[in-house]
Amino acid sequence: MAKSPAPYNIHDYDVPLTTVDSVLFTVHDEKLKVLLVQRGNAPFAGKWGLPGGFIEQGTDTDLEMCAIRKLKEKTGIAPLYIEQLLSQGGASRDPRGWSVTIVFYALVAHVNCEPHIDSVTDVQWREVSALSAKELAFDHGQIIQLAHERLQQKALYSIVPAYALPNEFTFTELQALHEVIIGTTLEKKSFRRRIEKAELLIDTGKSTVARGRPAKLYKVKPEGRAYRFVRNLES
Amino acid sequence: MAKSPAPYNIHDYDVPLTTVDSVLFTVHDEKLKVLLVQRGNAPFAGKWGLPGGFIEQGTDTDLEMCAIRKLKEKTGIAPLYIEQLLSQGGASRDPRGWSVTIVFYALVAHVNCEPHIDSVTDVQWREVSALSAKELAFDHGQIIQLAHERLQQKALYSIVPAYALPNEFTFTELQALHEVIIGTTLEKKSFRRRIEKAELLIDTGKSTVARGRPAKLYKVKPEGRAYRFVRNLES
DNA sequence: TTTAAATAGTGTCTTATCGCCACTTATGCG
DNA sequence: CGCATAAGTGGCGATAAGACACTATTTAAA
Repeated sequence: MAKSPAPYNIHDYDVPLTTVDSVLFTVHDEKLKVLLVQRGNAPFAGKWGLPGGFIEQGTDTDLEMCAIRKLKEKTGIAPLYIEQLLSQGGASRDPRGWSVTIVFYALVAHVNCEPHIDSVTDVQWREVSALSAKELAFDHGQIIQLAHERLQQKALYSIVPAYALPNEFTFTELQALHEVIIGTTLEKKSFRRRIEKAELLIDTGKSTVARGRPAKLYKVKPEGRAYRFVRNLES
Repeated sequence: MAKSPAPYNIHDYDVPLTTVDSVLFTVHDEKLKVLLVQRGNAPFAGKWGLPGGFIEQGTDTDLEMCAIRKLKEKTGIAPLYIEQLLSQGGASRDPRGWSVTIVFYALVAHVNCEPHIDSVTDVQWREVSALSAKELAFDHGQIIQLAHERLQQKALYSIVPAYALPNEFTFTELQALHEVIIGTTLEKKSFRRRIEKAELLIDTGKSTVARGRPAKLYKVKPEGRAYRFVRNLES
């Protein structure tokens, strides 16, 4: 603990190297994908890792702002949903020494950031199920798995995954997304029933135009962000 | 990002002041209590705050180990249950500058650490419902509230609160504990039924001796730590 | 020794919501 | 026009929680 009062000097303390990283999910081609960045510098130069980095003390007012700023730099937009996942810290996860990373996970509609990402070569959407921990920097493989598990839970008791869809979407699209996240199929009726009963969506009045019966287009109500069903789907 | 390769020097980076704190809960006299420590040094000298402090890079192998070490120093024992809550960080939460705290929440049986805590004056169990944010250091009031909300959720879909009881306990004691945490009463039959069906407890064969019908004494199975009911109690 | 009070634990009906799956509805396209 | 396709509904059975009265087992007082 600090024995000396002012002047305070942070370099008197043996603080760890602290960074902020994010697991940004989206869905494309019916596959769950995560945003990875190819590292240009040591450690792990050349390997792929989560978007993130050091806090800019003059710019970032808090941890979430820092995570959003990093994601904006890589995708061109702020994610529609972001939530803290966990922090990982230890003596051996970074060859430079004791390090801590505060990890967020976030959701974004693929169409909203496609152009920005297509224009660079060191940022890529990668399919979650095809990742191997070996090609990733630090413990980012493990972190992505933890984020996926958290998102799977969310898909069973909330409609948070809706924030990985465009602003307007159909029930079927939302259900397909939940199914991609959890890796199994869901009952159409059960899925619709609970969302309708909780009144979490706004009917935009519009419909899709395609082969087959047109589907109504919905938007998420603000309450949808925090709503939690008392009962999980599946079991 | 690091531009220079070796030799790496952490002081080249503008890292925040990073600490680890814990919200340690217990139950005593049918009230939910949290462990607070009176601060001896600036900032917030004299105010009460969460047990925690700086990482000891030579001693602590990871964040959880660090949190457990701090709690051991204050209570004399390692908590029976510990889990990461969240990290708080920002430019203005600590007058010394940009700071981050990684917060854990933990459970302990009151009887197991009573003697150690009674012997010192700067560590106290404080009733959660009687705390005001003003008497607490940093943003610790808000953190305690978040930890309480998380524990309330746990009480509705798990038996994690059991780790705030002595090794052996009765159904009624466990239910009373859940009720104290969530602040309402629960249905006796529903509470017992689900725990029995999931087979989360071990019957020790022993019983209490007191006024009224003796109650069977149980222990938590290891599975109880991670088990999650598909449906929440109440609603 | 009986009886009341206290606490533990059960029986069982009602209610809510999910799984299941067949059915109807609405559109495009050949 | 009718078939293929996809959206959306009806309705039954199963599971688990809520409600609450009931039984069971002990201590302590009368």
